[in-house]
Amino acid sequence: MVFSYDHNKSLGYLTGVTSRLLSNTLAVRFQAANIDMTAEQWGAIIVLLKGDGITQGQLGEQLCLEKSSVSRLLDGLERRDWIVRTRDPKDSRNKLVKPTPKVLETAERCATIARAILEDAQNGTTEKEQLACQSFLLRIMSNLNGMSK
Amino acid sequence: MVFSYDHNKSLGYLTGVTSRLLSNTLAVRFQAANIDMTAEQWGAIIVLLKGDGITQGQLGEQLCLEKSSVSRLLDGLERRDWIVRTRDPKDSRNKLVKPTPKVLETAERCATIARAILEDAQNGTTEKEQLACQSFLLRIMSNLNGMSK
DNA sequence: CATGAATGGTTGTGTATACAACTAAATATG
DNA sequence: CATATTTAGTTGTATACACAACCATTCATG
Repeated sequence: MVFSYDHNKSLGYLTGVTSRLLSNTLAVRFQAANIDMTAEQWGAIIVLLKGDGITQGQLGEQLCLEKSSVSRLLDGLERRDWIVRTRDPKDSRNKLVKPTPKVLETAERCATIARAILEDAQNGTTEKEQLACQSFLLRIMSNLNGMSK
Repeated sequence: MVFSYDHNKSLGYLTGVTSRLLSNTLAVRFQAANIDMTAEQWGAIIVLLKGDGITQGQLGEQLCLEKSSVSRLLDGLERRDWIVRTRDPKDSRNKLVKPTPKVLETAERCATIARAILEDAQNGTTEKEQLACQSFLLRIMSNLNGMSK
């Protein structure tokens, strides 16, 4: 063996799997509730719901996503009529993104589903542990920030 | 506001971003070292390197991946000549996956790069915090396991 | 004010992933 | 033993994401 490494305890593995499990679970529950929205789309909607009419760039900033990823995430949301994009009259390079009325009717149900999943996911953990993990991951994120370019 | 939710502290957001940052950083460093391998491919190689000749199903088990995802991950590794797939003579439904000699020449460098990134990522955190996060995420994973189907 | 640089989005291309439908091979059962 | 069921992988299709190349608009500067 050229190296020893327990992939099961690696941070990349743990965060990747946890993230996927959360996304998949949310997607399944949304589907079951007849809500045609993915977990990632819901993540964007959360940001859009506070701050009415932000640019795609600002959204990407909030979500830590490249502009091309934002563009395509919004394509999906637009196609499903969850958001509208309008040219910013003050700077027509910008597009202002707003949730549609349809979102306002659905967001409460989405939030309830998401909260329930988090509840289940964190079952048996203490708030202290949750906060510790939070700040640990934030530290990692800040340490890695910019290192991939 | 129909609900209150701080997406920046949400577990889904934190794990997703951390996971992506780690993958992207590793990919960039591999490229810089002229190693034509992605972070996810490296994750598979780690598993393959211990346990010579496992099936795709076993690999998927280890990586928490669907069989279709394993299939395509291996397509990429095969195309780059990092692995070979052979029919299992004992049960020809199985394919046995093995790293190529090329991997043996490269794995040590990959591991060094990966360790360096983890080092940087965890800068300023204690081992206690690292272990706490580990077991927290493992708990989440076990709680969510199976919930998406 | 005209041209060059910076900014905001989109599109091309490639990888990662899931689910469903399919194929081939092994196993179980009447 | 023949057929039905289960199991292992592959392929179709869709979303998520990154990077690079591109287009349009705005801004800066001579």
